[in-house]
Amino acid sequence: MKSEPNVFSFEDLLKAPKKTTHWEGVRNYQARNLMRDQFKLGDLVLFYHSNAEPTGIFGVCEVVKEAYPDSSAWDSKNKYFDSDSKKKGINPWVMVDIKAVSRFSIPVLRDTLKDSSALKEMLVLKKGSRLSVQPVTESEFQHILQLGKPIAIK
DNA sequence: GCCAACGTTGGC
DNA sequence: GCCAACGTTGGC
Repeated sequence: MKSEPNVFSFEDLLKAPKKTTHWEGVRNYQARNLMRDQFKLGDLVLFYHSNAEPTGIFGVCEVVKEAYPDSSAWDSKNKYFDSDSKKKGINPWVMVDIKAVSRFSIPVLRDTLKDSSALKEMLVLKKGSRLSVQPVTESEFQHILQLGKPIAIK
C-alpha cells in the first residue's frame, strides 16, 4: 500500500492508537477491488512511501479488518468526500483496517528494489504504475523481508 | 517543477 | 461507443 508520508507515514501509523488505521480515501476502482476481494484477515501488507525523499518500503502491516464501507466518502467535511455517490445513495468505496506489525531496520528503498534482480519486475517499479494498492508476489515479499530486516513491534 | 502515464468525463 | 480534454499521480 502506498502513502505519501507527508500525508500519512509509517511513523504516523506507529503513533496511532493500537498502531492501527482505517485505510480511507481510496477512490480508484482497481485499488478498491483489490481491497474488497483480496484483502483477508491476517494478510500482510508492505507500507510504501510514495512521492517522497526517499521512496521505498518502511514496514509491514497486517489486515485486522476486512473491507467495509468507507464512511469518509459521504462526509462532506472530509477531503475524500464523493458527493456524486452520496447523491446516488450508493457508496461504492471500501476501506480496510491495517495494523503495524514490524518496521524495517533497513528501509527497502526504491533504488534497492530496482537493483535487486528478484524484484525488478515488481509492479510498483513499472512506469506509470500509479495504483495505490498493488499485489505483491510471495517471492517478492520474502525477498523484501530479507532486505528490510524487520523488527517486530510489540 | 516537469511531464509521462493513467483514469475519468462529457460532447458528439 | 469514440476519443479529446482534463485532472491526478508520482518518479525524476
